[in-house]
This record gives sequence, C-alpha cells and structure tokens, in this order.
Amino acid sequence: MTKEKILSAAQELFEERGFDGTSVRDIATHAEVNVALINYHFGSKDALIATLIEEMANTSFIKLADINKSSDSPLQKLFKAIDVMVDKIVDNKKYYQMLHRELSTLNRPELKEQLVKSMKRNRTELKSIIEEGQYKKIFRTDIDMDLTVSTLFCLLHQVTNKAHILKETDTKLKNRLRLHTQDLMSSFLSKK
Amino acid sequence: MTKEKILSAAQELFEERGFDGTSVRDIATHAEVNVALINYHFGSKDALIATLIEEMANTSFIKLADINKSSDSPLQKLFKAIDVMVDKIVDNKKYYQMLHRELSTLNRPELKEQLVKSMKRNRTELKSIIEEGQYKKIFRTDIDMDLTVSTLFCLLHQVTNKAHILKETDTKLKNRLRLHTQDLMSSFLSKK
DNA sequence: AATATTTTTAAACATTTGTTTAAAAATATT
DNA sequence: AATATTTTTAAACAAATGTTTAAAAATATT
Repeated sequence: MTKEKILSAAQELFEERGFDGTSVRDIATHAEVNVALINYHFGSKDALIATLIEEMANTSFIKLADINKSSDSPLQKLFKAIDVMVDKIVDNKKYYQMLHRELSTLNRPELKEQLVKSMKRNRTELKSIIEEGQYKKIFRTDIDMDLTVSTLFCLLHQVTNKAHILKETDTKLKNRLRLHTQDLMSSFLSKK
Repeated sequence: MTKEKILSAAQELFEERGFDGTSVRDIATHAEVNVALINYHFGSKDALIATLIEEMANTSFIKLADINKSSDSPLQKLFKAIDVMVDKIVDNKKYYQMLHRELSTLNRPELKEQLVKSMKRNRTELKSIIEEGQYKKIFRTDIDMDLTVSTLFCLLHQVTNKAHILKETDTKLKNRLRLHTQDLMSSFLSKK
C-alpha cells in the first residue's frame, strides 16, 4: 500500500518535473507519507527511480509481434503498426515525454540501457515489416533503413513535445498523426 | 576575459550535464576562477543561464531567408534548405542536443519562449518554401503542413540523440542525413 | 496475553546547493 | 604618488538535498 502510494506519486511528479526536479520530500508530501518511508521501502531515491524505470521499460514496449505474424500485406502491417503506436503514444503522452526527457538526462548507464533496450525491440519489429515488404518487391530497397525507422519513431514521438499540437483532443490528434504518418511512409516506401 | 571564461566553461558543462546537473562550483573550477565571480559578473546562476540562452537563440537560427528569396525551383530550395540545416545541426550536435534537452526541462517560461521563438523562425521559412511549391502546383496540397514541417525538423534533430549514428564521421553522417531527408521529403511532397 | 517483527514517525545528520560578505589585490583616475 | 574604483579572494551563510537514527506505533507470531 505505502509502496504503491510512493510509486504512483513519484511517477506523477517525475512526469511533471523530471527525476532531478523532484525531491524525496515532494514525493512524500504528494503520497501523504513520511519522508523516511521512501528510504525504508526503496533504500534510496536512486533505487526508487530504478524501480520505476523497470516499469517504464515494460510500458514503452509496444506489442507489434502479432501484427508481424499475421497474413496481411506488408503495407497493411505497416499501417496497423502505426495504428497501434499512435494509440499507445497519444494515450501515454506524458509518460513518453518523461521517457525522452530522462533519456537525454540520465547519467546512469545501466538504467539508460534498460530503456534503450525496450525501445529497440519495437525498432526490430518495425524493421522486419519493412524488410518483408522489400523482399516481396513491394517496398523500395534503396533506402537508409536505420534512418527510416528512426524517422518513423521520432515522428510519432514528436507529439509529446509540441505544445500547440497537444491542445487538440486525443481523437483528433490520433487521426492526424495516423494519417500523416501512413501517408508519409507509404509515399516513401512505395516503388515509383 | 573572466566573463568569457565563465561563459564558455558553462556552455561546455551545460552541453554535457545540463543546467541542473552543473553547479556554479563546477563552472568556476572548470573556468579556473573563483566561485563568487559568477555571481559578481552575472548576478546569479539563473542570469548566467539566461545570458547563454540568448546566445543559443541566435545559434539555433538557421539562415534560410536567402534561399527562399532565390529564383530556384521550390524543390531546389527545399533541397538547399535541407543542406544548410544538416550542416548546421551536425556541426553543432552537442549544442542541439542541449537545446532539446533543456527545452523539455526548462521551467522558466520566458527563457523557453525565447528558444521556441528562434526555432519558429526556421519553421516559417520552411513552410513558405513548401507553400510556394504548392502554389506552383509542384507539391501536393493534401498534406498536414504542421506535421510535415515538424517531421522534417525532428528527423534532422534526431541525429543528436542516436548514439549509434553519432559514431560515424561528420562527413558520412551529413551525407546520409541529407540524402535520406531529401529523398523522404521529395517522395512525400511530389505529386503522383 | 506476551513477545517479536514490521512499519511509521519526528528529528537530526552530513552534503551540496546558490549566494553574500568583507577584506585583499589589481587596475584606473586624479 | 595618492586616491578611487573595480575585480578577486577565502570564508561563511542559509536553504535544500538525500539519508540515518532511535523511539513509537502498528501488526504478526507464539
């Protein structure tokens, strides 16, 4: 109970102010709990962050494997993958905002590695969808695969940072993002 | 002399560890200067940051206006603009890395506003290039302009974060980035 | 019911933070 | 050369940080 209260208070404050910007006293106050309990239950602030990052690593994993296994065409798979990613990212805007913020701040390599690893799994799934399309002669092969996959991800994640975009309702935002991304990727990958 | 020493030490450390991660004593040591001189010359750490952000706002402005004024075709203009931006961003990787890191951390609205403003000028220039292409019936008009411009910028800026990409030489990196971006944008914007 | 264990509390601790002070040194002005 | 101003220094300051402590309270075990 206390542990959960601390964890959710920490997550909430971290999303808002970042790891460094949040003190253990902030967390304790917000969780309505004594300061010492954070160290009692987690050992240290760093350990608390590590616990939360483990959870983050799972949250940031997007299930694309099923899509990849289906019998859809590569383009259909790509579109479905974009669908799933757009939903997940827009539904967890604040979380992804924190993820990227901390990813560029975090100075503890093991924790960073954990986050990068979970994101890499998504990249791999997406890459194999595109490669299937190339193998089936539907997609161009003369592309920079690495930058292409990166582009797709950074394009989706950009919404978490753009204040003016975030003003829209989630439904509208999802639609815009989905259409734009699918349009962009299919224009780029389709053979001329 | 002292002021400059402090400023460049601060910039260096901020690029590495961020505003919050750098203490005034870090800066003083690195600049080989007494701690009190930071407050003597700048008033406060915050004022030092503000001074540096002002410089940053100028650095992050990329001169695209000349390109826009030339008699090139919209596609040529777009390609030239990408050229210029790729050069600037790759040549100032660390700086842009800091820019985006702090942009998501900074809690002082006036400073944030300053940075956003200088970046907005680049967006405006790029938008007008694309709009000219649309007006001249060379580019598609059924696109999400806002997301398109955002995509272009986040795509270019992504290199500052991807460790595996940064291992390459600048020349190679610039080439890859330029080719990929130009390819992507022309595939997307060209009418079918 | 008595005892042992776990959890919570308020207070203190040691560091680190940005900042100020007051004297010393360096430089500029007369 | 004497004086005034600016710059630099070492030391101290107050506030905030993460953490520990030792006693109290709550809970579990016997």
